Amino acid sequence: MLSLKKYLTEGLLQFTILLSLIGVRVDVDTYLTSQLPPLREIILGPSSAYTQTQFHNLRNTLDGYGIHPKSIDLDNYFTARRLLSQVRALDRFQVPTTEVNAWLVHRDPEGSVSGSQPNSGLALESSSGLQDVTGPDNGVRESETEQGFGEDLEDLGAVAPPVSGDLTKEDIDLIDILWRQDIDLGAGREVFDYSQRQKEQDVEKELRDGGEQDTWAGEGAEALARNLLVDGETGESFPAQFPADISSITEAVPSESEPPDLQNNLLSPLLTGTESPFDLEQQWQDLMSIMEMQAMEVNTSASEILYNAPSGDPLSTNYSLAPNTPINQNVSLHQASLGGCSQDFLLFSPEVESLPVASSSTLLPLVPSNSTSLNSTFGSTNLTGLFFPPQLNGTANDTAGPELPDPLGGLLDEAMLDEISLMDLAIEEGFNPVQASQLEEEFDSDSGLSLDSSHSPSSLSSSEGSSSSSSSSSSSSASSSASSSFSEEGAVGYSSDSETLDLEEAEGAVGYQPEYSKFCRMSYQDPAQLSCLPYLEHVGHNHTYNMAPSALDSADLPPPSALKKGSKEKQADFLDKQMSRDEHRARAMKIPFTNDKIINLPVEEFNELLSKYQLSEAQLSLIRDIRRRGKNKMAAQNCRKRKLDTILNLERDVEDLQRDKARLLREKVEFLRSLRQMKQKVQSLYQEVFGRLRDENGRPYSPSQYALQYAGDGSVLLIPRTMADQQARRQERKPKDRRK
DNA sequence: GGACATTGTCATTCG
DNA sequence: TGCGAATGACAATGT
Repeated sequence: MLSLKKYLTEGLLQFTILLSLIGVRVDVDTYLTSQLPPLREIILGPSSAYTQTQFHNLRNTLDGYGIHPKSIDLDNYFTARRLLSQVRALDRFQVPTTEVNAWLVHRDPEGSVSGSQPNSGLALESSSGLQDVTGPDNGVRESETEQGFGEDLEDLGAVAPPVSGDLTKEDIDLIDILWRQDIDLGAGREVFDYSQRQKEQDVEKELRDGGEQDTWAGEGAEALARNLLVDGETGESFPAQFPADISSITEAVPSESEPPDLQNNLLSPLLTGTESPFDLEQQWQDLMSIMEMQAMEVNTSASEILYNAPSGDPLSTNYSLAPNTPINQNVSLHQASLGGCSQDFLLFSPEVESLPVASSSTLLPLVPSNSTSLNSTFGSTNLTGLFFPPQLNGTANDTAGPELPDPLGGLLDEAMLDEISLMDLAIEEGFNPVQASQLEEEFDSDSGLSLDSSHSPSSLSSSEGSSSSSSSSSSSSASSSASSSFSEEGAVGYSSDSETLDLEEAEGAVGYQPEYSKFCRMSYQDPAQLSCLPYLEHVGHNHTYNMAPSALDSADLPPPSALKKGSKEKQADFLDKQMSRDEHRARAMKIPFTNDKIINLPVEEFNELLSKYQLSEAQLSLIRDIRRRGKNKMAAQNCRKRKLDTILNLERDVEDLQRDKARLLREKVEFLRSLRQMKQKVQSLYQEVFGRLRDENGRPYSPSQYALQYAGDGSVLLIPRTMADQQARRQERKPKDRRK
């Protein structure tokens, strides 16, 4: 399996490098535009808005434990820094994010610099990318994120490992992890499709002038092809014996089992200058973050995570420590030293993994029977209750212990999970996106009768208002056509007298079309579309009796001269029936102007109009009633439209809120999972750190007499247990006092 | 014929 | 104070 992996990763890297060497830019944009947000995040990293940069972290060195540029004792360095950084990271709540930073390093065999290959290499853009950490004395400039990384490295004078076949193990591991991450995140299958790659490799081989013939591509790929499986979800091909457990991930990181030359190759690119061009810690933490994500992917289900205890191996559990946790320089382990603590401390070595068990005899007293012991040790930040499982307070060395009860289990009861799933179902299945889009379109096409600004009713109201105003201003323009009368005369349609049913007279009478109003209100369709559906014109209600059919049918009406008498009478009867009651009354009272004018004229013009005629009191009263009712009718229509829009908006808001609630619940699950992982991590870290502390005589501290205290300022102190107990009591009192 | 939807109208309030 | 908009309530009408 390892060989397969090696074959594959070497192949990927070499292929990329070869492409870059021949000037073919490996376009990662196809990744980025392939609607694979997680993949995009992998390559680009999350948005810088919420990506913590590590600028302040680049030059951090451990106090009193710096690293010599040429020192190959990286494991000690890593171990010490990892422990401390992780301890400090414990107070940072981190939700696991999909962030993978991968760098491909290559160097021109001749050692030429970037000028020869301006676009060579993978142009990987990373938000947290590889920040230049070398000093100006190295003649190093700030790397630009847009630049190809290989170019950067060359500019940096970074010592890249030999290109072909001699990739550093770190490169291989990075690519391996990245590749696996891509598989998990559903990268395009062509990326992993062996046949696709084989074709590319063939092209590559042709381009290589028949030069060196790598055997990996043939043998290894063939071996791979025999063991390929197809992912059920993504259809991707992946090795059948692909490791699915975390231990496989740990295989990807340096270990002692690797040949020494690989180890050296790992170190060589990192330790060439007086200052490493790559921040070791950042690289390492990136690796850690990658492994976290891998481990997250490995987890099968949330419920399993929430309710099943981890395997117990503190180093193989999914730690969610911030990879960019700033190292506090003023770490002080009072009365303690880390002498030799990391001499033989190799990360991920069996020694470390077995540490909790092997050193259990010395660590057992670390957790006294006193249930408040650990509370006191971390009492200053009140972290114990947060991070330590209850069992830890009462039992000894639960690092490799079996089941840890989840103290937060109450927060994640079955009901909540059921709610999450139900809401997801309701939202993802019950809420048809097509309907949503249609609704959205309706809102967008709405002439506007909603309450909010985006769908303000003012648009339609204003249109109607403007129609009214326009009609008032252009009320004398009696030549407006029936079709345009709607827009010009507004929604109010009180037809004129039946005697004036010709097209010209209809101008004041048409205005309101109940059918259109209905459609407009119900579906907000464009009246032009409605006109395309003539069979719908007379479907629906017509309570108004005020619509002059000429308004609708004027185009279809034959010329008046062509009408026979009988048809005229029929039409008159029909129109008479279509008239509103007010129109009938006005007609009966012989009101000399149209109801439309009565209703829509401004007050001043309306008064002028009244003054022009000698009208009886009954006529004046009727006119005022007509005007009042007409205006109220429009107002009622607007009011109902607004009401309907309000309901629709509320409905949409409810859907949005339900979606947000489901999302928040999912985030809560993630938070709690991260919290649980941190608790487990702090448990193991505490024991690791404490177990490696030595006094002046090189003897370990007694856990019954001393305890580590994690102060609020980030420092870790070794204090006498009595003092820690006192502080823990104070911490316990504070909440009680607050309650009082 | 009853339920329901639509529309018009009245009364009232508010700016 | 008058006007118009807004709105609840009710009635009329159609499906």
